[in-house]
Amino acid sequence: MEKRTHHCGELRPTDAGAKVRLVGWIDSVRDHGGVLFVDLRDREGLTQVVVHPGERSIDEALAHFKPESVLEVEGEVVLREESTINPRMVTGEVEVAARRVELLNQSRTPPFPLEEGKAEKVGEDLRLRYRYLDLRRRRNFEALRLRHRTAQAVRRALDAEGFLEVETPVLFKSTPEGAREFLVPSRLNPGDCYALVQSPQQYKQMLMVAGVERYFQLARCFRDEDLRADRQPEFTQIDLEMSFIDREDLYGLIERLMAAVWREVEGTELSLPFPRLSYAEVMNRYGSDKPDRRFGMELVGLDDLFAESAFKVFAGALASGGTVKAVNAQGLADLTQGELKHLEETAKSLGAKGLAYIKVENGEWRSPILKFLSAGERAGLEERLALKEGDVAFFAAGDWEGSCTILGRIRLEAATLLEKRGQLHRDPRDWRFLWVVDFPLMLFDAEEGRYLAAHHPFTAPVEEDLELLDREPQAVRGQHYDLVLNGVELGGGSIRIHRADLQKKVFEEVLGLDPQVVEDRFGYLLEAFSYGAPPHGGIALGFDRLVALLADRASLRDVVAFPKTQKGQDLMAAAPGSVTERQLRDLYLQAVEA
RNA sequence: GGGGUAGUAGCUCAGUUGGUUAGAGCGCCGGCCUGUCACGCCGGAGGCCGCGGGUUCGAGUCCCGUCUAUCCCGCCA
Repeated sequence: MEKRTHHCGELRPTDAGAKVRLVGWIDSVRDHGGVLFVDLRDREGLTQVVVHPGERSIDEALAHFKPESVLEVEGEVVLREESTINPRMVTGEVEVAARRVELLNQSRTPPFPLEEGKAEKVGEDLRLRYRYLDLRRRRNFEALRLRHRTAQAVRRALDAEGFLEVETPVLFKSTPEGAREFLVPSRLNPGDCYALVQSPQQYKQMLMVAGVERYFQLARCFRDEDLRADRQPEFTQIDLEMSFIDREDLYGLIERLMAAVWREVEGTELSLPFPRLSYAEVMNRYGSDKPDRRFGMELVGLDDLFAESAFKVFAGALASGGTVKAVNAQGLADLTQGELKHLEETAKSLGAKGLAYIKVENGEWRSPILKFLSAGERAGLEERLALKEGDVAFFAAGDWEGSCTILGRIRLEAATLLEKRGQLHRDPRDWRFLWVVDFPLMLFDAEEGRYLAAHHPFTAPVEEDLELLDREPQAVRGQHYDLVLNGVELGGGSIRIHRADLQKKVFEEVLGLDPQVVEDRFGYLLEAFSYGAPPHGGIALGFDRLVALLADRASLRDVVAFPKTQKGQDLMAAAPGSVTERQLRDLYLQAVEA
């Protein structure tokens, strides 16, 4: 094989007459009996190779070459005749007249078509099994390239801000609370296990104690939880930590980082700073802690309107300390029975007893709950929800968080239905960044009967709430922040606790962890804090999610080179797989019945 | 652990009320074709109807179970 002179997306009319050598894959063969065409493809593009009847040895060979075979072509660049120019190809004004071709490797017939438009419809399991073929497709390769460019932009921007890229161990130890972990048995320490890091949280705090001051890493993280379209068992975070900062410093840094990435990768200027909303406000207005603010349809609070209501479902919810809210899906009164049923089931799956609604059709209100509403209540609803012809409003009544969440989901489902009707559009290139702040530090877990850290136990309380820590832990706000973009939680972080006494108090007194467990799991961390830990804080952003948004792809699998299925399998390599008895014995493990 | 959707030719799909020989397009194989770029034309091969059980004279079709993929709930400090 000789070296190529050009790649397949490169030749232009100004190259006419040049002797060139191309290498690539056969994208398609069009054999006309006399003249024969081959589209040769490499990662940069497509070039048409033409073989004229005079070159009999070549066309006889080529006619039998199969698509996806690897080919080397030598020939001359010629201008195409006016009528044969292909305006849809960037190389469409020229072609390479072959003088010599060499088959570098014959391909079997691919198990699925690789052409755009056909490949998308092929079952994903088949495409994952032959991932190396699916990645040959332009669209998928470009996702990998976009990921690379994003990573480079992140590195450049953070380097310019004075950050050091430091690699931290993947083999860590098991930590109480948090995600389920992948365990790795230790051969040298019989019976003991490593755990793969859920995130480098503790290591990066140690780097702050070590005086690194500004650390970042494109960190691989592992969580043995059930998968979703936006969750892979191994994933990548833009993980960073800074010393001597407050929340404002962090917000500014991340805003500059996002602006740099968008400038380089998207070619757009983001408007800074990003808006900030409290957790309470986004829940009240959008029913989600990661709201999509590309459209309105905000939730409306109705507590005062129904406090004295004769409608027991609403009045009862309020009497027991809950809330009544509604959302007006403007223009959706024409929803079908099936769509309505689907919405009801969505609400029920989130804990609702049902889904009350009011439709406005032909100037009339239609609703199963109409008969329970007083004239005053109807007037109040009409005004607050701005109900007009063609609208449908949905209601939720019950505990505050649950009701907000239910309507938040209804809001998103309604948006999808309106989008189908062409009445609403969520532009994937309409970038609505948002900081969500003022999260509660603790949440009470009714099942376990104790408080759990809302984010993680290293989050520092807001200074002025410190005194509430003993009396009213649920009222303490954490110095935690989430970065949200178009309904996707890009990541979160916090200012950390850096004093050993406060950290110990949170572990033992507030979270109620056993002192021995605290010593075993976090002893080294508390010890480190006693040697002059600087005030510090940081954030971790989901790199895969970031790339998926930039690439406008629905699933993380589309922006990961070799993704895992919902059962955590790599269908191409067939991982995980069984191991031998001998391997288990070396690790002091024994298989038990499943 | 739970709910939804899908599984018929290599791929994408159709398959009526349960009815005897399961179809189409693309791909594949063979032939023809000197300007195509989704080339075209002619011919051909190709099926464990996901798997297991049941109902029935008869099952791709109905019932039960199961497997796989996917979306969601739980879970994801």
